Amino acid sequence: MPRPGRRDHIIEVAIELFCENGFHATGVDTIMRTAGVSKKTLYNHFRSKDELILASLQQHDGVFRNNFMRSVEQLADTPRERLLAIFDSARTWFDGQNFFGCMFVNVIGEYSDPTNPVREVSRNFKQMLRRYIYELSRQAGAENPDELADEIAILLEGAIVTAQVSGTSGGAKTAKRIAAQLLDTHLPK
Amino acid sequence: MPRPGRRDHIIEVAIELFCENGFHATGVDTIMRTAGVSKKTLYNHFRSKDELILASLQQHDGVFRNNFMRSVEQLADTPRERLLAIFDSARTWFDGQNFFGCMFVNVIGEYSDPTNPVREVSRNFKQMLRRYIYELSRQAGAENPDELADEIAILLEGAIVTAQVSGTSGGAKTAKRIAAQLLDTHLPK
DNA sequence: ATAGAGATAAACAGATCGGTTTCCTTTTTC
DNA sequence: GAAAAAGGAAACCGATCTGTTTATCTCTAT
Repeated sequence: MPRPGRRDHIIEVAIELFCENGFHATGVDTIMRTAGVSKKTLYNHFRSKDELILASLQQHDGVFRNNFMRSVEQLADTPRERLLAIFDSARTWFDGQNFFGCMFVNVIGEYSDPTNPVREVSRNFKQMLRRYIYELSRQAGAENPDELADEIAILLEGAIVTAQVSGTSGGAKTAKRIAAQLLDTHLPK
Repeated sequence: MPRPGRRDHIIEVAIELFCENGFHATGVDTIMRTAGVSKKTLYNHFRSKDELILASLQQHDGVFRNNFMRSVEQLADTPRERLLAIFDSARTWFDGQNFFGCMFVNVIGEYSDPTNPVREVSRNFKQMLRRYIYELSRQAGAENPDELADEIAILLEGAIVTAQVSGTSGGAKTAKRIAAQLLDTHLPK
């Protein structure tokens, strides 16, 4: 049995490197050296680099999900306010040290084959986010929560990629301003 | 002197390969083989792969700019209608055969170093797009064209990345719906 | 204490990477 | 038509890639 914690540590290191430098550009040697682990150990935990990529994406899915939702829920109490707090959470994410855009968007840019499993993982992640927004919309009393969820989700995506390209987090405020307007039309007064 | 047209052809091929398979994953050998050109010729036109990447981005900037703006201007006549037509043009782009997201976003996902010249090229491209939207907003009589331009730009970014991840173009309609609402508030009745 | 699993460092394999060079042919130019 | 430039095919370079193997060491469980 492998020693506990090692696998998670490798994944943790891999996520950072993949986010910062990309997937093809990050070699197995770099990951193993950064993690302070031998190559045999790495390949004892993961059959291939592709499997490590997949495991990293799935781990990041869970971690990001928890952090983001907890952040939103700490910033606001009502569903309506939380829909807006999404963009405040995003803003602090953008301003953080290790912001390199959305890992799931970045990975898709490197693997365009529709049958590549990373694409399904990325789709699932975005669907999860959208479902979260949908639940908030429903709880907030939106007349058409599906429409509102699609709209907020697009705003969030736009803010993320704008922050990634521009290197500033100003887009979060713009997106929040639009979102506030959308809430006024979708939510009962 | 190099034979005319060769350089452009290499760039054309490189753009397609970079968009479809990414930048690190696309080797010089693949580009040269696909372009039907010898390696010597390729390196006669470009000092390095990095220079070819840069030239490809700059070429794509020009081509995309022309195609996109022409498409928008053919779809609508008034500035206000053109602001909405942006999302119709985007939609046909998404539905096209060779849609792999925005090349300038994809390249940034692979090169995070802020001093890398590809980042400046990408920033410039996005600023150009935003300026175009700003001009339309101003011509349409927006009270605050800067705000409106920022908003439309974020909607466009969100639609692009949503289409890339989901593999569908439905986000374009959602973004257009939001844009229409924004125009109602920013533009005089 | 000892057997066995897990870990390490390192060499190794075969392929591919970006880039250069060589030799020869084709094209342009005067 | 001849000199000069450009292109093509392929060998070649050193480095790096993913992945395997070997030999040695260090835990841990009985």
